[in-house]
Amino acid sequence: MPKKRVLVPFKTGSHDHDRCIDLALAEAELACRKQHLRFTELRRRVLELVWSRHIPMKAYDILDELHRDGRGAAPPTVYRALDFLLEAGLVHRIESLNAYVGCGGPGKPHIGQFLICRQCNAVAEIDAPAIAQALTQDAKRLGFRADTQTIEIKGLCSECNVSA
Amino acid sequence: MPKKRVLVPFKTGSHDHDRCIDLALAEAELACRKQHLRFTELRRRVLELVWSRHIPMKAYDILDELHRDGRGAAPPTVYRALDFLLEAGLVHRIESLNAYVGCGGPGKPHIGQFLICRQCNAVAEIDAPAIAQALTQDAKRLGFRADTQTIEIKGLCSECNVSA
DNA sequence: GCTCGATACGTTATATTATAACAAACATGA
DNA sequence: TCATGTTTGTTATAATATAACGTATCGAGC
Repeated sequence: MPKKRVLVPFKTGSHDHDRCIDLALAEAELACRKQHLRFTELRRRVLELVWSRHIPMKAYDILDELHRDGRGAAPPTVYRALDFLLEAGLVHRIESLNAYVGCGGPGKPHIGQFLICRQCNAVAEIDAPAIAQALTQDAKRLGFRADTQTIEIKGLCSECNVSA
Repeated sequence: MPKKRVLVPFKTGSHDHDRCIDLALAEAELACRKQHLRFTELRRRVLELVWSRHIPMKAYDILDELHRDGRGAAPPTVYRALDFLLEAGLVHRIESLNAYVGCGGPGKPHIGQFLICRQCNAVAEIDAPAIAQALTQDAKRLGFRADTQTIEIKGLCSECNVSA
């Protein structure tokens, strides 16, 4: 069984975030090439914005940023780009926040499991396949064939825990 | 360790649903009395509407039903009633659908875990404490103190599985 | 290089979901 | 019964998301 791992750790403190972004964009570039998907300038920019912090970005925040870029954009522009990125496995949607975060393990298919700090909004993505499998198994026992899981945990991250 | 159980089974076929509703309302009455909460006529009616089917109800659907009742109601009326019912542990919110379902085990505190059929929209609530604990534990290992979990699984229920 | 078909993007309008702010009605205990 | 807090009504608006259709662009095949 694959080991449990952290795909995106909490990064509330200082770190070389430019590197995070560059890495994510490079991986996305590669993943799209492999799947023959068009990683257009707009999609690239939206992904960059989603990765701009380690907190979930909302569609209309992204829209504002695009306007700041000087680009004329309306909601569908953003939602279409986000839909593409979701389909391509490059971002995840946080249902309980109506917001989006960069995917920490594009390429490797996985079920996103998220820890969300209700103080600083930071999000960590973990991958605990055992839990996902246990849920699928429980469902199966009831005759339910599971295909997607939404797992979102709210609480306090280690930094906010200390200061609380 | 408490056993895994089904709090609300799929009920897409015929069953005595009036009884489901009556039971839920009676339990709610009791739970509110115990906690010294006011189970007003409006709140009772909204809970009844949430339980009107075994599929998630949307806030604006409830609003429409209230209008059909002849009651003048605006969105805040519904959202306030739903907030009360959520607080009181009488309904759960399904984040991935922006909708509400009746809670199958009011009184006993538990973390709602939901199986949602993407064909017939039926929802089952299960209670798998082992999984909830495993998630809390995993989070703890990262210094994260979990306080709420959102677990929603989409797929096909047994009935829709057969006919698919 | 050119044309064609498919894909992506722009634009306008509108649907859906949710809350702010304040006033009126009502319940409850002193 | 009065004072007080809670609940509900009401109006307005914020926040989130999609429909529908036109234009531009890409890329495959000629």
